[in-house]
Amino acid sequence: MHVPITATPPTNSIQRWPGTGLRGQRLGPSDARSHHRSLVLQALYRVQGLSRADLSRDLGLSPVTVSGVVSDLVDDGLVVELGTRPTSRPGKPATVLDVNRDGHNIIGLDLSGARSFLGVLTNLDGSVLHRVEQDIAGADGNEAIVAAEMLLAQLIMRAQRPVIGVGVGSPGIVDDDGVVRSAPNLGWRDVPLRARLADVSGLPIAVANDANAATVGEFTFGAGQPDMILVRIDRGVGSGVMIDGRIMNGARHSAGEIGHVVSGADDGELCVCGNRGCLERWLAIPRIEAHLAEPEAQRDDILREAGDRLGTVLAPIVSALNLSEVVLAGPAGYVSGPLLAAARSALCDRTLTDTHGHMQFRMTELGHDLVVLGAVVLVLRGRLGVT
Amino acid sequence: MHVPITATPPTNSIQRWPGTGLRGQRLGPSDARSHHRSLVLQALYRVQGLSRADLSRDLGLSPVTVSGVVSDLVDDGLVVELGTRPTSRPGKPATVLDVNRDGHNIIGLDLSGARSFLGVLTNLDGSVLHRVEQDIAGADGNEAIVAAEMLLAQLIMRAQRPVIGVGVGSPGIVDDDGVVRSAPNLGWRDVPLRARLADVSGLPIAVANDANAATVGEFTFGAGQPDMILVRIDRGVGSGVMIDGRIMNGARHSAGEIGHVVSGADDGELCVCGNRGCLERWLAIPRIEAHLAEPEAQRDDILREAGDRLGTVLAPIVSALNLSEVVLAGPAGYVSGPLLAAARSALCDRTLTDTHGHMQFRMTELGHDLVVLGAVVLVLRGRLGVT
DNA sequence: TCACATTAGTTCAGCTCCTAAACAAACTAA
DNA sequence: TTAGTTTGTTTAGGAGCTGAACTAATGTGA
Repeated sequence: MHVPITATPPTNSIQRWPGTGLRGQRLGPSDARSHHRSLVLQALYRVQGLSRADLSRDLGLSPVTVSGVVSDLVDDGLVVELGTRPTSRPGKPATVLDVNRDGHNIIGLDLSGARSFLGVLTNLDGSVLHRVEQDIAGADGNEAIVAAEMLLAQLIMRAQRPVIGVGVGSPGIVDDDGVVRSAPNLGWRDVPLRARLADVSGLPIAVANDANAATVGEFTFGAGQPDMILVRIDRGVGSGVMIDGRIMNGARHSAGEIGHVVSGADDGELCVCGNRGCLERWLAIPRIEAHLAEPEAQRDDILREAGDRLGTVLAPIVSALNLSEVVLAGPAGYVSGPLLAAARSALCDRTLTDTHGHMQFRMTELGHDLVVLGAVVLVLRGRLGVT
Repeated sequence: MHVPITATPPTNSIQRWPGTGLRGQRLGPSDARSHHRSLVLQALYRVQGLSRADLSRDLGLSPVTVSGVVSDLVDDGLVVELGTRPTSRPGKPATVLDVNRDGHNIIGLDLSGARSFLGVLTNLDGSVLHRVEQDIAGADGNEAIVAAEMLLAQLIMRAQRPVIGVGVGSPGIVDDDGVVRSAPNLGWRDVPLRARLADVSGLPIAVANDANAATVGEFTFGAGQPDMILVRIDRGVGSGVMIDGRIMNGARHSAGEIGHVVSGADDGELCVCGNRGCLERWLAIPRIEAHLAEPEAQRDDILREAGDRLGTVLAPIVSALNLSEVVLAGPAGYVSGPLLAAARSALCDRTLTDTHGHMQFRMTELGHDLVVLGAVVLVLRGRLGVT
């Protein structure tokens, strides 16, 4: 099941510096090779109809290097030749290459659902071949872990091709070792999710926070730009911050946690966190629904108020990082109308034109599959270096 | 004057992808070498009294690689042997190495002063050997460029050792090519500062925004942590955002520009940018002084109000990026007392304990030399890979 | 005192991967 | 048919890494 794929980004052993926090990262000849593998795969993945000569020109690699790398990739079953390209110009016709999109499978899991876990089996393209939704009503703690393991087992059985890895979007705070440090909704503390899933499957596992997974998903399969923030509005409010194509994790793995930032000066409702006026008190879907259920509730006013609070919180972030895009994800019925418009408006009112002039502010188009597709992208990134 | 130093971080030719924004970055054997040079220099720079064997163990490089790299560095005059280390254990005593701190000079320029440019000549340690302050009262446009060129010329003449590079902290927006896109205070638009200074000096030039230079300065010569924001409070308000030791530049080179984020809900004073309630209207030193000059002004209230506004703007940024440190730089008389306390307090009130619990919030200890020392660090980073 | 263990650092053979240049293959156009 | 163009491979040479053997310098203990 587990094929040897060495095209990981150049990450060798990482040593800690005694006392200081310095890291040393060795770089050998084989790191160059795997880096070049990633470049080639990335290029073939994003642009159709490239030949070895195209790759050589566009990547700046020598023809012989490209030939060698492509040869390795073909041997590994990751790249296929599609035949010669018809041409009107003189010269030998080029052999068109492509990622062998159906030659391997990827599994993605979304553990962020309130009532169920979602899992998909895809090809390298992210095309969904099979989908499983597993009810987890009320399950938490170890039950929830077992549910995830069973979901994974079901998907592995459906795989017709070698599975190159499993990506997981989990709620809560996830560290670099794939340990879920804290996920209150599932009753998880320090759950070694990567290790557990690796043990039962023998496959490479990549775990990330659900909002971060959604962000890489939007970047790769949506229209996402490399400097963006994606805000998930759901039971809670979370976000993923991407800068120059890289997800920010933060000093303590809590980057993106903006749900409990206090928005505005008026005190507002008391939040479970103990503060008053947290963003979630206006923006989380259960809160919006509660407000809308009040007698004489003005739907648009409530949604606008929520959007305004969001825009107010986003303004400093977008300014400080000079982001080029804000993407919202959540139930379109609530999020995409007055809420989004008010958020955009508040953000623009509170920042320089220079900051928001070239900025996009939009909904995701990936819908419910955003996180699970993001989980698939985690595998593409980690195993193939493709983003 | 210009010595060949090849220990730049692995950055070869960078190709653009046609259409898409993908980059390809070739990696050759010599990139590995220069990467290892940087690792070794970095280690020797930060930790005193290391031997080749220590480097090999701590960096995970083989002894022969370390010996080769060190040999190159000694040949280049960047590293010296200090003699054998007295030891009580058996075995051949180790030869202690050190960066040849007095063997080369670095020049740093700070062009952010309201009335003068500041320049320093330092050794590799950042110890200031010579300092020049040049009055620029009223100069702008080309005059200001010429003033910077003359300042540089004076410092070059004072150098007793080869100058490995010149770092510049400039106000305004600086792009990756060292072009100052826009610096209103100096009347600059699209000034190719790196090219101009390189032409007159023949030296490698590194240009960065002043707040960004200050941030790397704080990181290397202050107690700065790798995930921090540094806020400069001066004529205006600017900041530098560092994540995992890297400065964020933003999609359009404007990261850190938080001076014109609107803080709070009450409209506040009209700002030059056209909005009401910009952070600068409370926090910039001229505004603070104007408020303090009002009859019956309550000094502490005014400073607290300013700090409160700052904390309000910082809260979303610190949460979204999970930063571990906020550093303020500016006139201590105004910034270090109630203002800082109020900012810290507002930030903590508006974020989760999880976010601010492990966070530092403090003044810089580098005083007026912060930017100019940061400019020196730009050279250490760019030329030696030392951070 | 002298063999022995220990630690530091170098030399040497072999490997991977890169580059540059020559070469082979396949096509168009005159 | 021949020249020119473009694609892709082969070959020779070089840089840099690794592992093993080796030299060097010191303390330990019989």
